[in-house]
Amino acid sequence: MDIEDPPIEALDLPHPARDDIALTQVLFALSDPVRLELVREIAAGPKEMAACDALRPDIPKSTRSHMVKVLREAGVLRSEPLGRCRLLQLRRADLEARFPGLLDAVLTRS
Amino acid sequence: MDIEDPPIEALDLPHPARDDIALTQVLFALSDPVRLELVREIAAGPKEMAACDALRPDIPKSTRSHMVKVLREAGVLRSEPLGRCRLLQLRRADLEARFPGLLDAVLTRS
DNA sequence: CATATGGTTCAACTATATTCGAACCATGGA
DNA sequence: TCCATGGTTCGAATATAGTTGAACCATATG
Repeated sequence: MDIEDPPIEALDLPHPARDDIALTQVLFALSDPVRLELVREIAAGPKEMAACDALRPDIPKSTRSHMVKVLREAGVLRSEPLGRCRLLQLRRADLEARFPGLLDAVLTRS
Repeated sequence: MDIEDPPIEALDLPHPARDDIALTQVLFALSDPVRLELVREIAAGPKEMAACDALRPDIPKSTRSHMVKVLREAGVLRSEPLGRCRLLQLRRADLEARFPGLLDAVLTRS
């Protein structure tokens, strides 16, 4: 029996460091209604991307992947491999540290 | 909510009513660095548009007019005729009533 | 291994936003 | 009334963003 190589982190997608999160980019990422809805869902708790499929089955996976990319690159979400899935998490602490109160203001439903 | 903005009278340019201010539109309007800078300037106190000319003389007036339009239509600013000028004011009370804490979070420099 | 699953990336297209000169409009003052 | 000033609007070019199928990639499972 060969010893297996450690897992390749091939699908480790880039996330901005906390201090590199830019306000205008965050605002832009949240300025799309569908992306904002996605963020609200994830704010309720970490979600597998596949779970978001069920919520909006009308959106093709390539489109959804692009939406998540915009949010990830803005520093709003973290997207980590989890088995065959991806776990989406809101970067609450980072956003709160960088822009105190912003997330609450945006996520509060009125 | 005790603080009331002065009523919007028959201005020649349309402003959304408080309840019609949409979060995503506000976020979008603020997501441009130059527009955000303009908002920060106006947040310090009402400004004549001409005064903004001095701050960024590189920007043509048609471009600046368009920037103000985006902010006005989003409900971020009020733009009132004042003699031959226009007075730009942040719609603080309306924004605070609609999205509490948002403005503070966005305008706080970090 | 083969295959199904979950997701990314590519490429091409459509759609929306931005830019800015020029024309235009309104006001205040001489 | 004429003119200068401050600003809007138009129009056309450019730039950026969104959408999507198809191809591709990694992993889990049989």
